[in-house]
Amino acid sequence: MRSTDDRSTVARIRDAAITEFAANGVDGTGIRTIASAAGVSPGLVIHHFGSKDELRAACDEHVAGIIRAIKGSAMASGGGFDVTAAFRSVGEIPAARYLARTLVDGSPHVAELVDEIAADAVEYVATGVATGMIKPSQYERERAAILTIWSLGALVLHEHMERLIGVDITSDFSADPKAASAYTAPILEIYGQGLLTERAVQLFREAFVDASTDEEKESA
Amino acid sequence: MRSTDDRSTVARIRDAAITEFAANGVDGTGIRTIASAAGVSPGLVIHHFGSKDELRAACDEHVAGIIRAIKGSAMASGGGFDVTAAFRSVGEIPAARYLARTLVDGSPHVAELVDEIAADAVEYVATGVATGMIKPSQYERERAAILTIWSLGALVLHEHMERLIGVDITSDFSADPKAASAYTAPILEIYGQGLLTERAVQLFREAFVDASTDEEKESA
DNA sequence: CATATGGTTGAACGATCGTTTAGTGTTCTA
DNA sequence: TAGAACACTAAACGATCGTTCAACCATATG
Repeated sequence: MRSTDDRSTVARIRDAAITEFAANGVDGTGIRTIASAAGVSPGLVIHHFGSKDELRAACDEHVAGIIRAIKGSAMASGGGFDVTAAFRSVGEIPAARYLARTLVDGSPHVAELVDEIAADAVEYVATGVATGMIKPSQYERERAAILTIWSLGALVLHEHMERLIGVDITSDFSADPKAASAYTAPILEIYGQGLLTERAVQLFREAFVDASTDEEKESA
Repeated sequence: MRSTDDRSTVARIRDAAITEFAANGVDGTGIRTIASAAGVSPGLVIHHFGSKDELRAACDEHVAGIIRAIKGSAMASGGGFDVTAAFRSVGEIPAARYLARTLVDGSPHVAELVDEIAADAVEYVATGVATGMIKPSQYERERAAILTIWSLGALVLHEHMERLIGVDITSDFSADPKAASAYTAPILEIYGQGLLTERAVQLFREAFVDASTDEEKESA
């Protein structure tokens, strides 16, 4: 029937669902839309997956599997805690866009996945500290979590980011590496030299940190 | 009729819509849900706002108005480019949660608002550089945009952030300031001392920035 | 050849959605 | 005080949603 598509029908439906869910959200996408995108009837979608919820769960698990497969190699490739870099390096753009959408809807699968990514970030940062690439922190776990959130947050807000600086981090950077530096260069600058002057740090520390935690004054 | 609610019916419907949209998303919230939350009939919602789209637009403009009203005072209060701090300082939690949800759905109003916030961040950072609080950058506009995205991204992913480090940035920090430092302290650390060592910066710069932009080698 | 099995379809069902309509009070106004 | 204007409700409409069902066709098995 279908000419140049060696994927199984189930896989074709699942991939179509991932793309449509990513583009219009889970609630904004009907079974009929997914079915026609996959070139099948709406009934067949239910027949293979049972229900829309189970289809969504299957999508969750599939992109989770992709991410887990990527994560290991991403560590080596230098991407580090930047999940988006991992996506681009493997070319799994639909999975990235799907994750960007579903991160806000709050499915248990995605929460679990975020926890894994954050745990990996802790590990990655720790080896970075050990090899002298990353400065040590008083709050290793929290810092890794925040770096993870920043990375994922940029992924979620990729449309705004593209509008602001012209870089879509869900696209392949190798297509236009010069434009991509508008994203990577300032981040490298912040992570390198920091953002605040010493005077500002002292002022902020007095205002926020010391005001709430007293016992950490001496340990600094 | 309604005992202790001096708000007008229109305002009550609008506020109920903001809360419900924030909790379950625009697509996930029906007119009937909003109506019963506001204590009115579904027909009245349409009668006052014309359609669900126009109701959503009214919610957009209302929270946009709140944010614009906050922004000025936020600059002075030290929050700076961290929009979430501005929300907390004024106690507009529903507006914060609404923004967190709608940032991903991509309405024109929200995009416009993000552009304004980013423009304000450029301005704020510029005065910070002028007063010696913030280090200057080669990429002022892009850096301000990224700081804005990080801040908004953390807002969008506040549920994950809470699960990871136990701080809900859409809640009032003054309720538990000690817990809040799990969020503010590591950020202050990153913004103060940076994240990467000089060796790592050089390695990354060679790999990413210089590989794409050649003419900026000498200007550094 | 007969028959079972599984992929697949098209039509339909009930629920829910946004919206419309007719109608009921209530309030302001001439 | 008559009447227009307004806030508001209950009911229903058409569309769309997720889902079900009966039937079809292919292939494999006896």
